[in-house]
Amino acid sequence: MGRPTIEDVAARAGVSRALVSLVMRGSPKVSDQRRAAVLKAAEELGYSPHAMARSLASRTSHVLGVMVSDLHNPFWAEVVDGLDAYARAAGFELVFNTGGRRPSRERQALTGLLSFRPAGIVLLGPVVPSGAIAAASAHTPVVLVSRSSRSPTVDTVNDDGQAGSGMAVDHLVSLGHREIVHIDGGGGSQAAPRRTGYVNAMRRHGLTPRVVRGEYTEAAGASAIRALLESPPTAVMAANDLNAVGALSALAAAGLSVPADMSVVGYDNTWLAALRHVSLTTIDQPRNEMGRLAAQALIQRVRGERTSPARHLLRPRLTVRTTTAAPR
Amino acid sequence: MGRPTIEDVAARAGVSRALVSLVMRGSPKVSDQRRAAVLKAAEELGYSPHAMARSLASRTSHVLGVMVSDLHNPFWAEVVDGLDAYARAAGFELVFNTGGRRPSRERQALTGLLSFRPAGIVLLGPVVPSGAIAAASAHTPVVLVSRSSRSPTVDTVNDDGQAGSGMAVDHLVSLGHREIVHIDGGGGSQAAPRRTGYVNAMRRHGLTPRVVRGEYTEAAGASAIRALLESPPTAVMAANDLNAVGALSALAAAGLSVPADMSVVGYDNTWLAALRHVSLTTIDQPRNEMGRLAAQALIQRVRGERTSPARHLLRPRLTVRTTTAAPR
DNA sequence: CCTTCTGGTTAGAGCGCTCTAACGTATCAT
DNA sequence: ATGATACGTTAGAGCGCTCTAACCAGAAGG
Repeated sequence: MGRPTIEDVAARAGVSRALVSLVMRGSPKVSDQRRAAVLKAAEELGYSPHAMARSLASRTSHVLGVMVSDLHNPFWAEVVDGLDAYARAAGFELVFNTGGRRPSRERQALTGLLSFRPAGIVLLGPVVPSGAIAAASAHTPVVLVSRSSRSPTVDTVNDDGQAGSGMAVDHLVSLGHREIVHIDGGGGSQAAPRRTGYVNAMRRHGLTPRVVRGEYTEAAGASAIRALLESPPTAVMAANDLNAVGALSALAAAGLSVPADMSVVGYDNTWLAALRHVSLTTIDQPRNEMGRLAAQALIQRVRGERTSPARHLLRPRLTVRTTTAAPR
Repeated sequence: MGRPTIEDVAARAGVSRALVSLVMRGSPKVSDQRRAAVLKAAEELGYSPHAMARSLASRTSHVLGVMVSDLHNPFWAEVVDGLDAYARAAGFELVFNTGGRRPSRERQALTGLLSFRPAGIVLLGPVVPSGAIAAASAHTPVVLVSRSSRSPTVDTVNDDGQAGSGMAVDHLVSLGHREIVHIDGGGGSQAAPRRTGYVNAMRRHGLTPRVVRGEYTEAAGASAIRALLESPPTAVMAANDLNAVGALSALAAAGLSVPADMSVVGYDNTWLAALRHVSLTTIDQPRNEMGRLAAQALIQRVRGERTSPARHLLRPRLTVRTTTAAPR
């Protein structure tokens, strides 16, 4: 153990510490001869620079911290793809963390990330209190995905959840449904706008909204359906795809067929919804694009190219598959 | 911006830097009065210790680096749960990274993690060349999950892939199948033992093995099925659940019904397989347990409690659902 | 011949923290 | 009084690196 340091490399190559530092950072002001010697010594010793010491000394960081609220939800994996591609191209590295959708754990995860003094932080669907986010943003640029903020120091990337829910309701109504229940995302990120959008759309159509408390998980979708079985509606609009898939399972278990007995709409359009055996009608969020925009917003802040808050609101799209049809 | 340092806190509390350090580390040898003053000052300034400076000075780290080969595969999320719980309880923090199942990117991810000088590293299903792993293990304890190693400095946690494949084949044969194709995991981690197990089991039953080259993705499963449609077998054993789900989709698209026209077996038993609309017969790996064992092995090494390599080989279990039945 | 550059190189300070060893100051036995 | 014993506290060095400013050829200009 005991990794080689810059000093070891310098000694072996017969040059100064500073010269090794220049070579490692790819400076042009080093003679080819010395550069070769340094690289050779580094190779032989298996040396790679100590990122912490480096950022400590340089007072800068090329690390972006990312907190993923739920590793189990494929939605985030797809957002991360966009994030990763953009950040990598801009010369930043990503470091992840997870809070498991629990405020206390997310708070820990957040301080964990901050303790690395990253150049900036991305929070993917956080449920942590906004006070903690504001505190973090006082010291480091912060971008929120799937969560809104009023703070001028925080950037946000969201889809228009109200509009998305509206699309789902409009679709169901156009098929002839009048009893449409919303299984909501509880305290989850973006659950509120989706709920509001649902309620507004129902009222607009002169229908009575009916919301069942849920969560962004499969289990919550299933138990919501079980609770509804006494007086089943003709359609449900789930909080997200994961939730909808849980609902589908519970419906199948109860012997109800979809869409004949009940129509189901999801939200997110993850690969899960696209599976032929699920084939879920859902609201598409441009996941890759969201990741990309988040990385972009953060890096702009980091570089000081922008100080006003970015508020990306993306337009969702209805994706019709086979879980929706006219009611019997 | 510009976060407060220990010096700022010390000045504000009217004590020395060292005392603040002691308070932050929860040392008992600090008077209650000073402790209160320091905590108050820290609170007011929004101070939290600089993890990098800390580990630089203390020459220790409480960070474990984790490289996840594929964020899209729910299997890893479930392994991470076990990992996270154990590591957290032992006072370690996890930092993630991903290599997207591509050797070059994984290599970058690995050096990225190493540059933080973590106490140890966990590689979840890596496809990076073993030379790179050996090099890393010269400086830092390394644990491999779903990949084997002969290096005495590397610990491993695996399920018995050969046995698992054997169970799948035995199950299909017992149902009366004789033409069983294996869609393999290509160069993916643990693809080789699963393939070997399949081939051996087929031979044992006096049957002819037939392997289609694949990958641990949905897309690969689908395209393998399309390639098989000319002369379809009565059953396929997929590389993993993701792969099997792709196969199911392609079969449905081709108008073949499962299990009537073809039986399908997956591998992993992720929540995906358990979905009622998928209901995949599969080989269960104890995912949580694997994460737990990986964390345990790593932490034992870190603490110097063990220097001999740990080689956990877990017993998989057949989980029968509805995608397998007797052939027509 | 001396000055002025210029490109390559290096010494030394310092980033935010921990750790060692030493330093009071109060407490207790002698 | 005198030392011994503890407890709480702190100065100072140093972790691995970067950065500034200075340095030292050798080439070019007067």
